[in-house]
Amino acid sequence: MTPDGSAYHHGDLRAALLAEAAAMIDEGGTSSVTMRAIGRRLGVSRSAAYRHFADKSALLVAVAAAGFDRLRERLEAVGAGAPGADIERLPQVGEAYVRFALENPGHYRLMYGKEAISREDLPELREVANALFDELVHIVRTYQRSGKIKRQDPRLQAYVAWSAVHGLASLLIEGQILTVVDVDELIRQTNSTLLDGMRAGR
Amino acid sequence: MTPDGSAYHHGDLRAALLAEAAAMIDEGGTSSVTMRAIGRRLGVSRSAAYRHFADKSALLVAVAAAGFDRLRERLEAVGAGAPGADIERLPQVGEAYVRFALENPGHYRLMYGKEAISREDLPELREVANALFDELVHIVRTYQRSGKIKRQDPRLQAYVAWSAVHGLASLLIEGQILTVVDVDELIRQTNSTLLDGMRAGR
DNA sequence: CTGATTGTGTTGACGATGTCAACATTGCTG
DNA sequence: CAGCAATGTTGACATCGTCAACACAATCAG
Repeated sequence: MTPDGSAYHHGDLRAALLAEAAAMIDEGGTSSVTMRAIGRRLGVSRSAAYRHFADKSALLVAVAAAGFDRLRERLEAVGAGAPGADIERLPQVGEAYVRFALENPGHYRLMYGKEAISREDLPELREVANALFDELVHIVRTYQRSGKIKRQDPRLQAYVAWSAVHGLASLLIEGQILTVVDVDELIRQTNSTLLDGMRAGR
Repeated sequence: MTPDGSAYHHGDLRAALLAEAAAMIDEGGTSSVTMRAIGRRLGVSRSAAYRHFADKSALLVAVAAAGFDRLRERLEAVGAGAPGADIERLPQVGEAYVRFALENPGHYRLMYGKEAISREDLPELREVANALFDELVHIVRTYQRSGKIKRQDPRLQAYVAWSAVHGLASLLIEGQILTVVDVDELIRQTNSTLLDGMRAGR
């Protein structure tokens, strides 16, 4: 890439590849993502992508990693806040998590599906995934200090919370939740049940 | 298949295909599941499977459907019980759910991953998946009547509970949970937090 | 400015895959 | 025993991921 951001032949093919791959998953499912099809849609040849990514797995890992980064930033913005963070913000963190998944199903599926990702590429993903988890732990710790939720192993509690929001996001994305009409209410209900369960005393 | 259960040439190839496909997912991931590889491992030719399944997607759908059935039966056995079911059994239902996923990661991944499943085959899956969900709703209703958990829309509550256990199962299967050592404690913690959140009053 | 070098994209080719059509074989049924 | 349907095999084709060889473009050394 040139210093000013433009590219040699194409206009920043690397970024275009990342965007196109995510878009194609959203549209036609994972199986529709093909090196050749991506090239076709971007007007480049079938193997142009190999100048930017070692192989298909590397491309998908990059998409997934970008997803982890974006999600983490989003949760940071919603959840970190001031030291004496208001307990009311915890459900908002949960909501932000689920909404990210609903808005970026392609990214999200890759992040946790790992279908077409080779074993060798997993360590690279683990790093950004761990950064996201650390952010969750940080948020949990903050709310523990405010005294509004039980003081247990923060990592354990973070996993519990993560399970709840990830499960809901996953079920929604995969089309498993059909009989209930109001998704907003379901998100609210999940997060308030989770928060009740995490509350101190009772 | 002959009336007595044996098959013409092979010994019940259909069942063998189902078992082999699930086993291969457990071993080498989804991408290792190949029509030709299944045939190789079973000692039949590459397209023998097409006498029993329309295509690869149909085979995988059958594997997933069998998974939904087995999981539903297991939850029924644990959770249905007597009319005045003990509230203590709810966490056991949750644990049974997660354990099924851990013991049958291949099945579970297919059930909710839907990676290689074509759009046309989804309605068939939806039926068995709905049967599983109905069982969850039934269990929730039973415990609502016992007065130990809030009386809300049972479907909404069932979705919340489903999200929690599915999320935990999914994170565990996909290798996202690494820093915590004791999986048993995590399962217990998740289910007790969930139950606390579902409890009436507080 | 010119030539070399490196970055970027294309084409040809190979093995592997899903799948269909044509063929072969097996077991049942009249 | 003859015929038929169920089951399995082989040949073939388009598509896929990927690599090597080639072509062009942008930058840099002189």
